[in-house]
Amino acid sequence: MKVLIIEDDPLHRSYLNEAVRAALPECDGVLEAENGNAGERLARDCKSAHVVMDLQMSERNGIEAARTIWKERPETRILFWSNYSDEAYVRGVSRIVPMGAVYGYVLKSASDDRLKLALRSIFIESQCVIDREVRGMQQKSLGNINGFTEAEYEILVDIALGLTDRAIAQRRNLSVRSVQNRLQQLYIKLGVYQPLGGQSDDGRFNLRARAVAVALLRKLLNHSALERAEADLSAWLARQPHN
Amino acid sequence: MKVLIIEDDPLHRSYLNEAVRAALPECDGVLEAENGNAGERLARDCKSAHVVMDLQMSERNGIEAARTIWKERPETRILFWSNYSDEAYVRGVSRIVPMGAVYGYVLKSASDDRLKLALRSIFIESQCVIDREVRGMQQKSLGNINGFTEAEYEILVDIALGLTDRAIAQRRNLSVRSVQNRLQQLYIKLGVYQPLGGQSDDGRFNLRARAVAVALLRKLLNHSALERAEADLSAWLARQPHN
DNA sequence: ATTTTTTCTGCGGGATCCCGCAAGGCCTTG
DNA sequence: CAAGGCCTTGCGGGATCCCGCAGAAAAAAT
Repeated sequence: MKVLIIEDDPLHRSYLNEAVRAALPECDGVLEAENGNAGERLARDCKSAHVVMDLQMSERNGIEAARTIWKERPETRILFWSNYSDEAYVRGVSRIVPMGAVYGYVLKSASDDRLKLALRSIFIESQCVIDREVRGMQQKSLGNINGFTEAEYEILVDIALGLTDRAIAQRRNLSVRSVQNRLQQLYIKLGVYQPLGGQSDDGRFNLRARAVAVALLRKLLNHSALERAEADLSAWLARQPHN
Repeated sequence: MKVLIIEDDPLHRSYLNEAVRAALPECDGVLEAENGNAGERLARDCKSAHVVMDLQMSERNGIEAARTIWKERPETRILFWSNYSDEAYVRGVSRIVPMGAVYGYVLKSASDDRLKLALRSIFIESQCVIDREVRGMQQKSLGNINGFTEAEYEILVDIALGLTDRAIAQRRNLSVRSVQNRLQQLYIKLGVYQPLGGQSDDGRFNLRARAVAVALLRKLLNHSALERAEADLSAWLARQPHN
């Protein structure tokens, strides 16, 4: 059994290395990669390795890397070890985990023991381990109590990328009016909506831009989510007849 | 001489502690704080301490903390030790450093020796030390070759917060038209402008939203910059006659 | 199968945005 | 002082956005 560590911070990398060796004495090899690209390559070479990785790395972000790793070998077990439990990350991860895959998500702020326990649970016992806090986010986002549906999230991303209503309609196969409906919906859920008569904030805000702002502030969106979305977008644009 | 370390990651904190002790044997006390708030408090208590801190902490971000520390004691020497050289951070820092203050900015990716050297330079030799890469950003942003003027940056922040033209005009004491001029300027610099006849991207983008998107992607803006801006904004809103 | 609920769609209009055009400052340069 | 820049401002108009209204279509519930 081998373990592949993908983490760009050298300190954290060596800490992880140590933790893995301590928690998994039956492990007979620890590989290290300092960014997503290198990680993918190593994962390709060394089939059958388990993976523990950071989200948010400079070269190629963790979610991208995980996606390609899982695409090539869906039964790979991955433990995500991240600083943040931003909704953007949690949603990003749960969006790409293959059916029935074993994975984990623990925060860097967790204790030593917790990390080691997670390592054993996932790699030995085949059991998913998700930190309480992260779990919380998942509930909130999937069960839609105060959370966002897929449709709403999608349109949020679209306006965050700067698309017009028309472009969104085209991309999502909707009428322009439907797009606007979803936007209204989104504005309401984000608490940005201006109830007609209510002149509390006399048109100070551009709803579209404001929605993006609060989404960012609430960490519903973050840089890496935007990067992924931008990549998808330009792929779609390329595929589009040049109008 | 005492040194105050403000850093939320325990690993990095202890690494820093060690580095400080090694680089500054004449130092007779190292304090630690794990977020901005605690850091400010300690700095208040222990006058005359030098500070080395991370930007980007959960509780209260580094720039905020540095600002209040410097406000209370402008001659404090601060070494910023950060993962990123985002323009948003660099600009944020250089915006708050007091006249003639001694400070430094080194990346976490720098070598051991570089860090120790920086510690000695700043705290002993009273000399500013700024990493090459960070320097690069400074040049690019201050000298306006491919960089943004204060006015442009300001308006970028304003639209990122979701303000309308009118609100911006009000806030910055300009006419609406001037605001729009600056916006045009911004769109051009961000490479988002649509040259009239050019129907390459047939109105796919909402310029205002798109500008924010590319600013984020280019790390001209980031979460903490937005947070600061949002705080300023709501302060301003409170101060505003309720129209 | 029928009712209920949700979503999609077109229409219309007011507000906002985007921006060319042109006139008036200020500030530098010759 | 005049000439040329740069920034500001008003005007005007076309494009876009925001959204109430109401009927059609689809999905969910009964």
